[in-house]
Amino acid sequence: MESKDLRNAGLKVTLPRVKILEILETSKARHFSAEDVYKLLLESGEEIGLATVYRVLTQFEAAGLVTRHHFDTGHSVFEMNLGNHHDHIVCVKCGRVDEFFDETIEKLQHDISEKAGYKMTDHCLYIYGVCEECQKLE
Amino acid sequence: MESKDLRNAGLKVTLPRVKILEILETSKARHFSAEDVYKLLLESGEEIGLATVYRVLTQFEAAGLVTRHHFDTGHSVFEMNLGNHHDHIVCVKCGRVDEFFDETIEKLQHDISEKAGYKMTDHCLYIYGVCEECQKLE
DNA sequence: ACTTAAATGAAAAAGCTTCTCATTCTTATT
DNA sequence: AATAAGAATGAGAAGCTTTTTCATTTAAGT
Repeated sequence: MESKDLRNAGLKVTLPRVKILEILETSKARHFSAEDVYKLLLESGEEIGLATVYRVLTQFEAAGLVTRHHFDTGHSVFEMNLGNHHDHIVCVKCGRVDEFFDETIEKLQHDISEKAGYKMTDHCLYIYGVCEECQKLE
Repeated sequence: MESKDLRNAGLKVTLPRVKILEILETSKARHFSAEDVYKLLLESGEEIGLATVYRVLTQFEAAGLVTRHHFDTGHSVFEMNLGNHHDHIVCVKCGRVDEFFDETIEKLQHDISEKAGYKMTDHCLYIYGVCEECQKLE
């Protein structure tokens, strides 16, 4: 029922938007560059322009459907909002992204906030490194 | 004694590198885009090409003299490394920034990287919240 | 000073992303 | 269903930041 999501977001139900939402929801990957989405669309037989992909992803971000990440890879990466919090570990060589969740770190952040007099609302943690594959290539 | 720093980094002591290091060390600001550095150089009467600024900043990063941040502004921001690693806690109301360092979080990040097969090179942690002052105003 | 390898500047090129504008499509209304 | 009005799209141009190229200049050791 993607069209519902689109309507709720105040967006007209157009083929590009439906298809892009479909890609984001059904692909195994979780993180997509605009280029990734564009290529997946081509693979599935949809001739949707790259400019439209950028436009739609930006609209989805504004509508809260996706989150845009600024990893150290030089380009934006988009991720569907599924509600389950997690942090990211990013390969600085190939751009691969893995997710992790650490209870202790989460708790420590609250402790730190409290000690600093802050009421914590959010956080953002990226670990950067070289992934297994890229280490082999060195 | 900037020339010492450059030599230690394995870099020839050239006028552009000395001047750029000077800018980074003596300006009040803490974060600089390449363009910022370029303009400050012009203001101080140095005609140094933008390409050189980029090259030098990249070399400084490789040498560990500066850190490159990727904010959501669309361009890189550079910051002098003052040796003391710390993370940031940012007030979402007034923009106040405090620094903190937590040994346990640092260690956990290494553990997580290892478990994920990554060789960790860096990390980036921001906590967002409402600071003491701003809580009073609510 | 001299030599050699490295650094620089200017301009071109390279990525990623946004903008322009003519055409097409969605949606609300007959 | 047909229509009208406005929004969305596609293709290419343009915009920005950053990197590369290459001829020229400069630093550092002999």
